[in-house]
Amino acid sequence: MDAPYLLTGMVAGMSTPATPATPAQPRPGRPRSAAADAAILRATRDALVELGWSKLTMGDVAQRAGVAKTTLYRRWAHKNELVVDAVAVLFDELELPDRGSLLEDVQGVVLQFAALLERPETKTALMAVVAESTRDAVLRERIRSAIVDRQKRLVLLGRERAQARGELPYEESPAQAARNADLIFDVIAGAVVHRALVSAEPVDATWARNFTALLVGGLGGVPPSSPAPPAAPEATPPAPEAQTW
Amino acid sequence: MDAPYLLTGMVAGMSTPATPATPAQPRPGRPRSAAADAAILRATRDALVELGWSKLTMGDVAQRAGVAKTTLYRRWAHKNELVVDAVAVLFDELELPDRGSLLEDVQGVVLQFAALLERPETKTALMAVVAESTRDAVLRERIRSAIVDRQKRLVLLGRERAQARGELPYEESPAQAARNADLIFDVIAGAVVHRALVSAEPVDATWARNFTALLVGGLGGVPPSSPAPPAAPEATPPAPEAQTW
DNA sequence: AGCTTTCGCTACAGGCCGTAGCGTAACTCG
DNA sequence: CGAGTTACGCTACGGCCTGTAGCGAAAGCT
Repeated sequence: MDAPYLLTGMVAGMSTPATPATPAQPRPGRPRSAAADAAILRATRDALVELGWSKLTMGDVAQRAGVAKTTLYRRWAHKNELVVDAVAVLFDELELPDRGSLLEDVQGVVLQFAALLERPETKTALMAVVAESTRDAVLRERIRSAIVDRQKRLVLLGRERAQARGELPYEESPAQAARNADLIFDVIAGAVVHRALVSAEPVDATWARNFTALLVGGLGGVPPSSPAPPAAPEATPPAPEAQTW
Repeated sequence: MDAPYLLTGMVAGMSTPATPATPAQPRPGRPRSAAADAAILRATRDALVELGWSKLTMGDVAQRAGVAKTTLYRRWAHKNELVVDAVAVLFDELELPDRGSLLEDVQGVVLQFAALLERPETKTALMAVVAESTRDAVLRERIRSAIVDRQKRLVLLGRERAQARGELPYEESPAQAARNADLIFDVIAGAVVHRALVSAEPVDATWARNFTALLVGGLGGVPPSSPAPPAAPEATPPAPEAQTW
């Protein structure tokens, strides 16, 4: 008699306890403590920083949050779901300021995403929950809605801007547009994740510039830019040669 | 008095027990059973298929391999190192047949890598060990030498071929070449991994075609190819329009 | 033979998971 | 205000997994 509500509570507004999706239809009984939610999620992030994914335990999180272990289990059935929600809010920080050109917008989003991946919480948690999700459809959907979609909106926004600027052609059909956006998203996010976590090398401004040049210009048009002067926070040169776009 | 040898045995030829790096310098005492090595690695893969990463236990693997648990711990100190070695051999299957053009070579490697990622062993194990490696430098190096380098050689080979064909320019310096290869590797592998595991959508021939077109032609030159007739195993059209390369 | 190392087996301490049961606290409705 | 309902903290527990220790036996070497 507990499961259905448990599910509702988790899927709906758990990721942002302050603003639940349903404006709290008054149910009988003592309401759940929103303060406990916040404390638990914060404690989870702290534990991730200190211990990493594999050594994080539910009992430890409960203790950090000043909450009974049973309270924790009333909200999250498993460690991986808890971690997804704890990390998801960090992805709200992602923004896409209009820097004037497609090239610079892509660079901006790459560096922002890289900065997010540099944080120890996300670094240790993201791949771990993705690995779990390969065997757990519910978790997979949770990741999609809580994390992936928050990133993807940046791609959609960037494409719209570029199309408005005339840098990219408009797609013929909405399905076509969705397919393209998905592809670009996988390429950008995948490259950054792979560089940062698998190759385990820094995603710095130089790499972001090279990657962006490759993405926009393609394999043939990539100008092997010189190592780039480290001191030069000016806007990057607006693309060396003439491109098709 | 056990650790140094343990380390040597693990780092050196553990991934390919049949052909150890050092041709078995005869040490006193009973030699380690190569059959046990093979049985353990095979049992690990089987357990990954059936249980996945998180539910795989050392005791279970030992039982499947018909080996005492202590024997297992004599070779591998931790579960993640065992899994890296067990999965690494699968990456030896990767090849790069010369299909005549850069475009088709890239498509080939994408589909091959995707097929590897579709296997339940790799799907559940790869991201898990990468996640662990963010907090374990030894494991990170093990992944690099056992898995990443085996993939990267395909990129190096593909670039050489394309340069010989005149499809790609030669780099000015070896450092430049290495940087470019690393970048391309992260883009290809990252995109495939992200599509398959994070977006959790199929990496089929259509996606491979679209991705390759994007990689080679760049964002501006991507021709939004029609959904592609499912029945048509012929060679893909040799690039729709003229490109800079 | 003697030496050395591995192997299989059993046993064990320690830790974590996830649940049950209890009394208490908080909130709603009549 | 009292009854009903739900959340909370606490304790305790069974079960599983980890990683190690100690033994006798096996398998190589000189």
